[in-house]
Amino acid sequence: MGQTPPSTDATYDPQAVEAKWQSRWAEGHVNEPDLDQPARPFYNLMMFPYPSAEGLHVGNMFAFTGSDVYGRFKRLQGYTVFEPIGFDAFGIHSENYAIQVGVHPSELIPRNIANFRRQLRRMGGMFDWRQELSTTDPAYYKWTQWIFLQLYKAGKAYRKHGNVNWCPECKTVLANEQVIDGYCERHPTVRVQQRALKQWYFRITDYAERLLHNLDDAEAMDWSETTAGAQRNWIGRSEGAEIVFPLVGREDRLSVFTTRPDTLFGATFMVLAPEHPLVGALTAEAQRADVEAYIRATAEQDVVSRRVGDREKTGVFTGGFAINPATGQQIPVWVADYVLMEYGAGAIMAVPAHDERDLSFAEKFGLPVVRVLDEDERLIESGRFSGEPAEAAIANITAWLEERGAGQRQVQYRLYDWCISRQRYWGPPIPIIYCEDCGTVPVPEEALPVVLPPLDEFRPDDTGVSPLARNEEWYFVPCPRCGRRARRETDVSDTFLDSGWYYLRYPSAEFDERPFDPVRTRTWLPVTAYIGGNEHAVLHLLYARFLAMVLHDLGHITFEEPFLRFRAHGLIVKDGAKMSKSRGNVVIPDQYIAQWGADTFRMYLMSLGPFQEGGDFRDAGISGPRRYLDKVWAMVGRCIAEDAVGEITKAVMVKWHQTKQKVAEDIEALKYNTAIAALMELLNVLREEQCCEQHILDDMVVMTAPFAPHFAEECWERLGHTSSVFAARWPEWDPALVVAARAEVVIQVNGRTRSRVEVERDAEEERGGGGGG
RNA sequence: GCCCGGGUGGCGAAACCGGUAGACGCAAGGGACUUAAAAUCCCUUGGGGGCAACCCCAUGCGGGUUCGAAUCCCGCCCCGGGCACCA
Repeated sequence: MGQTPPSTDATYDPQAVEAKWQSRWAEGHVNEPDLDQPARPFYNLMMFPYPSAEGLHVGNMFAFTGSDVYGRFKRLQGYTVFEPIGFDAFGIHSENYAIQVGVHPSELIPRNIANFRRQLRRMGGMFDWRQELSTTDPAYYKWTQWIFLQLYKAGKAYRKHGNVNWCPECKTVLANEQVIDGYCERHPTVRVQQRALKQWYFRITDYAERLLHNLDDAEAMDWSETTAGAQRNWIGRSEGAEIVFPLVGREDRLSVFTTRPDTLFGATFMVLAPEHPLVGALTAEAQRADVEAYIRATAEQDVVSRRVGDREKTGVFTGGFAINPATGQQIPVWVADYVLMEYGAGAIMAVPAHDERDLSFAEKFGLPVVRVLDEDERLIESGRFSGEPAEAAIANITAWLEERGAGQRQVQYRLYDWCISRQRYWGPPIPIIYCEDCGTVPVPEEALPVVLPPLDEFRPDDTGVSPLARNEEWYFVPCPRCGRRARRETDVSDTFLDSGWYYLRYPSAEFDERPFDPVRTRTWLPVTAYIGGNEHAVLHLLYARFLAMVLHDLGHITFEEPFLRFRAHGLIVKDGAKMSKSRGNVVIPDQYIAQWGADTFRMYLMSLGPFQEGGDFRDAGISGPRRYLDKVWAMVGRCIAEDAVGEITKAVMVKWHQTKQKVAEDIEALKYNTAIAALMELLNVLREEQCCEQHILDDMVVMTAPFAPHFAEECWERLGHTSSVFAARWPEWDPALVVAARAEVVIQVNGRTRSRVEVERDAEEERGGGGGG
């Protein structure tokens, strides 16, 4: 340990204190738990950052501090806390920025990571740096590719055509965020088109029901309701029926999905998605030119605009007819882009009387509208079902269809399969080889990693070829099966695949020969507490759950839900607006840390508002937490310098014990703002009562430690302790003392406060308990 | 349109299993110390009335339940976030 003696200075110098303890923590390895034999393992996880060139911003700092406070608190409760950190450094953000500044990402990223590392150390996080990881490290992405292969072998990865945004000017694929109102961000006059490319997908839809069901399993998942709700929404389960319509003059039939089979008698036309496989066959010669023109026009839109609702309906008649199985009537079959191939059957029965979209379509094209429900939701004009309540009719009509082989109950999900292909450079190459003779061949596991080849010119260009294909030495490879010349897959995988399993890697980061060690994994996982932003409520958190489920089913891990507890932190806003570069209200923590110290800044961020709600950043407030630390510092100074430490009055005693309970409960509930307020209240009582007794100060320092760790270490040492404050235990409180001995009784008349009386609490009565308002 | 949050002093916010509205902090005003300033310490601080004891008003709006509502119920308005032509 260091040689610096404890400071006895009258004034608190955060820069000196923080530098001293940061080096002591590093030298003493105090944040490195025994990963093999932990007494009470507690895996405290925070979402690893994308190392941007701007550095850690206040939003990151808020999130990390909140998680760190919790981890430190758990440590003080006696848990062996593992708090790892790493970098999510692959992906389009890094690549776009590298293109913008003209520096290769392989040069840029290590620089950014070094800066993040510096900032993360400076903020005083309890990170176990031994286990640091970066998704761009071949030793990491080797296993990202391995996971791809496991899914491939299990039949959970497949290749199909999918639409991407295509800029005809750049002649390259654009990410959704590069499409601005249907135009290319680099060519504001060029409309982005959709183009179908063969891409790799993961079958997350196979897991829709389990992903949904586990959300209600409180044993496996204790999650913020906002997050669980967002996932339910995203998975989007709907119950309904598949109904099969015969086609006039054809042998095959047309399937649709509907949630309202009770309105079948009101189905007056059908609509197919432009991509529906039956469109060509159904189209009459007279209509062929119109239909083909319409399909072409649809394809020319970008992927983003196609999905924007509320546009005026467009469509075209195919010339074909279907037969409504309920009425026996012939109804026309149309094509329209408001029906999406990706959902349900890619075709609908249109019931314009009872569906707004169908109605606006029917009105535009003069199609019949037949009401089949009356005011009190009973069926009319529906043959033998007329008079039935709609709810009963859903089941009855479905059963009736089923008897005739014309339909059946069906559950649909809105969830799509996960497209993991990215036609980009800065990511892990998808470990697949295409051979003329053997077809699609996975790279053998022992040949991993497929290292991302160095490419000076890494930006997408107008050749229409993926960047990786330009490196021919890499691109052409002997087929692993037959040895003949074959080609590598040139797409890289989605960043969400990198971040989908990083939590599994941390405890095993030093093992080269396996992705996650079975013993380490059993010891530390699933993650005990995970804190992160709700912007990842659906993508990251859903993908991570899905991958864990697959790995569980394949026997690689013993749990299927990776995060026992998840809490979403709030957002830091400034001047009433979310911080963003474009608004110019981004706050960089460094300047504040330089001026006030990391401890003051941490405490300030945590006092802004409830952690799960966020808060409003205003410079003016920072002096409050600093004054608290200055006063505690001074009080510690008085305690060690003087014999007369004041009397522990009844008021002090009660407040002391109340505070121990309240701060513990508030931190557990992530109500850091009120925990800090309670500490300040205790300080105020001690000052009023002129008390600076050592036991009370010891407790106060321990309770302050999660928020201001360096400060607490220094005070702890000044108070005469020789070990780290984090070797201490959270102070116990006496429940009898938590109930105030004196109480003010409020006299109310008609619910209004009329008078207040102070009464002594009787100890006997106390024991008897009970007592009404 | 649907699903989550949220609306309380000059400001950030507390209180929310119904029972003292505004804890804690910031800012502001007054005072002490100082040649002065900063820092620090003490006092005041939702609005209105009263010499005072006290009284009245006040938690987005309108109703309701209750001895009593910021809190519960019904109907709205506004702000933030997510999803959205999902059949």
